[in-house]
Amino acid sequence: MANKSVSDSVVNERAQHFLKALIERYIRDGQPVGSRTLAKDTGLDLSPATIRNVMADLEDMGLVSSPHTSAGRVPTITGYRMFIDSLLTVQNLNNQEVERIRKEIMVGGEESSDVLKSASKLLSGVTHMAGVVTLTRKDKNNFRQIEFLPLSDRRVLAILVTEDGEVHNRILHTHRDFTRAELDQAANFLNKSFAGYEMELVRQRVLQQLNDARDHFDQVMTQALTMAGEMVNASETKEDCVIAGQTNLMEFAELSGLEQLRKLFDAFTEKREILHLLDQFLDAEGVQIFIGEESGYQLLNGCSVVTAPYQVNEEVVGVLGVIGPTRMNYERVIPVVDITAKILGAVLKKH
Amino acid sequence: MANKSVSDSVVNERAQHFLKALIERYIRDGQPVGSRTLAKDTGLDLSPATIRNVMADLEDMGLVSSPHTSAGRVPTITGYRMFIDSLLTVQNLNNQEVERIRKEIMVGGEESSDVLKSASKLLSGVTHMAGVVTLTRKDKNNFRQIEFLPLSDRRVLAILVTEDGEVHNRILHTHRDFTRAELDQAANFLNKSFAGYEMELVRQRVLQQLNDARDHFDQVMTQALTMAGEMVNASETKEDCVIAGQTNLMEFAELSGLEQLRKLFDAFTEKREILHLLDQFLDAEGVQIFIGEESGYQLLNGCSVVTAPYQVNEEVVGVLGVIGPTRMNYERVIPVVDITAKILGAVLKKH
DNA sequence: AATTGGCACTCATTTGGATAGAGTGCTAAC
DNA sequence: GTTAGCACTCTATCCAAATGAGTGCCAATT
Repeated sequence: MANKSVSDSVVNERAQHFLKALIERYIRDGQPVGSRTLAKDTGLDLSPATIRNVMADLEDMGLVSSPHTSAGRVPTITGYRMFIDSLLTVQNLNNQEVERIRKEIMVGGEESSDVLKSASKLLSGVTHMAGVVTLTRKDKNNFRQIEFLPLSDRRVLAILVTEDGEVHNRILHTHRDFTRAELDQAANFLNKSFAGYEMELVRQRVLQQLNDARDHFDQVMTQALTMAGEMVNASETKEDCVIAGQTNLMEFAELSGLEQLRKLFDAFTEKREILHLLDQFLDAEGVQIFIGEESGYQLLNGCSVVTAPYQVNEEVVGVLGVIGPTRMNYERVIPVVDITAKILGAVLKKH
Repeated sequence: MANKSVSDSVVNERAQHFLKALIERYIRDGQPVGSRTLAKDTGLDLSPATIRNVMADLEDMGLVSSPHTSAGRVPTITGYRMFIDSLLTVQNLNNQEVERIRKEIMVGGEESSDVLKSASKLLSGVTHMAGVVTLTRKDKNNFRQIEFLPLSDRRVLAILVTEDGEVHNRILHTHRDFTRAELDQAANFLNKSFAGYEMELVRQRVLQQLNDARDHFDQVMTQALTMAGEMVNASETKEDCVIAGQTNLMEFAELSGLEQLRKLFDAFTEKREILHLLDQFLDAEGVQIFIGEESGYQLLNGCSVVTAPYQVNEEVVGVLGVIGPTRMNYERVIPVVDITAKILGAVLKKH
């Protein structure tokens, strides 16, 4: 028994080597790989027959499977998982490549939204897959200023500016017309009271003041508070997500046919599903990889997602990554995602 | 000779009938239609042989062609053109459908950008193709108000509001820091001077004042004018275009294979090409149809574009339409595009 | 005990030919 | 002018055989 366990682990070590070779090969060619090819591929000088034995073991362990009797083997999900978790050899990018990424990310100005777009395009360009960058509305966002502009017909345009320079605007419907002066007064009041405060705090205060002391203020102030409340709430909901290069996925029509691809595309335009998915990786540290089937979203079957959160001033503000076929070149994609996250963080910090 | 010409035109009348039947059939099934099917399809009681003769004539005229000897006939581009120009019988939508469109377009609020999005989604939904709506920045847009907010580090956030409630914001880099008071002063000046003026006029005036009397104003004013100039220019460039339902095109994989489709998708995300194309139809009146191959853009091969400009207060402000395979159901698509344009115009006017 | 060569077997893919079917063009008859 | 009939041309389909990649297992080898 002890003996068997020892021999097992020995076998496993070599078996893992084969598993690695097999997956690397499969990633390159996309076709089931047989014992003969594998024999040539790996450095060890073994005959196909030996390999077949090992492969049978691997199949028993559920790491590979064969589509049919006389095809080679194909990695299973668990096979991929093991490959990714323990036997991946990531090649680090050389300085030249890092520099190129840095440059690419800077083109198109340093507006934060532009940078995100560049990053997304970059990811899709370099990896030939779909690049995604999300920016979580950081809750530590501070209130800077609010302005109201009267429109016709009892509508007021409210403009809310936060400390990071984001501008939100929204048309509010009021129950009576306000003059410019009234609105200015209201805005002044709000600006004096709340400038510099954290957004969440502002909301709480506004609600509190509304409830506590509805009578202490005149009608204009009440209205102003109501509007401010609406604004603050609304500005919370918006979430940003930039995606580039979906069409790259077309090359991999393997993704179980057109219908599957179509659904994925629809998800891309809807974005929300993707966002929800990526949110899970916000807390994680470093590059995370996950394989479509593991997610429950069966629309990602055949896909993998490689993500990394990026941070500005020690704080995670978003996550970025690529979505592509499970059969993707992880050894290359991983460092790219990793570096891009770091560079993106650095660029945003400078700003 | 005269005889022949008369007989020609007689033949042509009937031939056109056949052409129409053929194209309608081809649009339904997507397959070359032969003489037998056509014989049954058309009301006239003629034998396939007769039809074959007519078809031969049509082929001579370049209106149809056969993919190979023993396939039926398929309409050519010129065939489509004739069909569209002269022998189309558009079915008008019944009131119920019109009402549904009106409702659909109103969901999601009456913000103009929301309405455009709804319209685009609607078009794609009803026609099962890609819906496009563009909004040309109307030059008659009037200046309402400008505000400047100081950011850190010699940057100023400028907010420009136009009479129609559009808000543009932009970060400007200045050569020194300005205080809040200075900026307010500048904004006040600009607002007093230009409120209500047409945008183009504002730009001219700004430039003029800058040149004419650089010395009459203090430095703040000069700076303000410069910034205003930048803003006005910038706000011109932005153009809006909403597209929905590209994935519907996937059903028509006929579009000469995947590569073609992929290019089309890329064009959709780039949007600019599409915009440029649609701009051509701004001046036209009513529903315009044009067939991919006619455009010069060979990326639209196999596609047709059905567009209609829509107008608010007698003035054309944008164009909308659908893009789909040349083999589309024009008799249904045309009235949908037509009505949608009218409704969209009406909805925007109300607002 | 691990490795290997050999062999039978399986199964997907390819190949080639035969066939059916759809459709045309032409000609002669109506 | 219209039609029926016929020969002809393609394409698509089907089937059977050949191909070939690959496995699994067993017996021989190291």
